[in-house]
Amino acid sequence: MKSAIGKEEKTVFADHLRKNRLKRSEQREVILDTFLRSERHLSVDDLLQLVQKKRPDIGRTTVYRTLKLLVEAGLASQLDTLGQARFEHEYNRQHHDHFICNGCGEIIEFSSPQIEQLQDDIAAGLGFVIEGHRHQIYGLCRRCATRAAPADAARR
Amino acid sequence: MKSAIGKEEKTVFADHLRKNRLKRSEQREVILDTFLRSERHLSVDDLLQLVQKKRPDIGRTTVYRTLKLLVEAGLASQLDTLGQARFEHEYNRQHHDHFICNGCGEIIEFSSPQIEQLQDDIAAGLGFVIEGHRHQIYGLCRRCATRAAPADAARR
DNA sequence: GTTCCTGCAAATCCTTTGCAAGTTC
DNA sequence: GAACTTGCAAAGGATTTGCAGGAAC
Repeated sequence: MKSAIGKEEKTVFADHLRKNRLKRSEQREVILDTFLRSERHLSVDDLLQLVQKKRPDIGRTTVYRTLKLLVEAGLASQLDTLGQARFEHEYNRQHHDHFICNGCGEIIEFSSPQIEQLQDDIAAGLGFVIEGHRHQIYGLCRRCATRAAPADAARR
Repeated sequence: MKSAIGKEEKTVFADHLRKNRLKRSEQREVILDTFLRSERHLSVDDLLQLVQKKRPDIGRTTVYRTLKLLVEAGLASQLDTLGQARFEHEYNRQHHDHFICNGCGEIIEFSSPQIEQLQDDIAAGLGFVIEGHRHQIYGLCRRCATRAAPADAARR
């Protein structure tokens, strides 16, 4: 069970290292494994904490550097929310955007081909060549919205 | 001419100060005037530089603090791009989002009621109460795209 | 053995805050 | 004169970098 997680991703990572003449290390393996097992959207500190449960001697710097490698390898993608970066799984995932709850911090994914299409159309009209985008919708998730006073939810 | 710019906005600002028992100051007036005269989307440093052309003794801290006031007064809105904040006119402007050129840094506004509608629909389906959003599309503006090698523009 | 990694501490960048001196009401 | 502002310097938080020692190839 333990080592069966993310077999394919681990191969991708090994390939990435080989291609760039980089070296494997105990630390990188622990970090990748932890990343793959986790729920999504971890901050660097979230990941650091999880990693340190297994290997308390792994430092924050190494987590930063390894995450950069994961992004380069196409295994992770970086999500710039307010304040700090978060990372989610990228391998074999389709594009999506995010709702972010101001109450509890929960991040909900969504995707809308129609919105993407509209974006593309507008870009085409401007002669703008899209390289990427960031579409984040902030507010209150269902739970936090119902918890808040109804009056609060109504004003905006 | 000089003092005729942004008369209405200046009234709004004065009202905001009064309402909150704050005081007017030479600095605040210069900063507001400079902000109103400028093209949009200035970073704090952009604005600081412009301000210091008139009053070299005005400090960065005051620009930060005054911008915060302008946002509270509904005169400016903050745009969090990668790295640093930018500010644009907000008074009497309708909602819009941004294309941001990775080549020259130009920021192009766009708005799409259809995209907004789709967002609202998706949010409603999730029971998510929208408080705000950030929708930024990165890439190359027409000029930068044509300047870049055609091969570059074609891939991706 | 050479090249790459690691972790610490220090540096960086943007932004905020504490405080003493100066302004506004 | 009480309350608010200002600018400096220092603090803050997130991220990056220099470097000496350690590991991988």
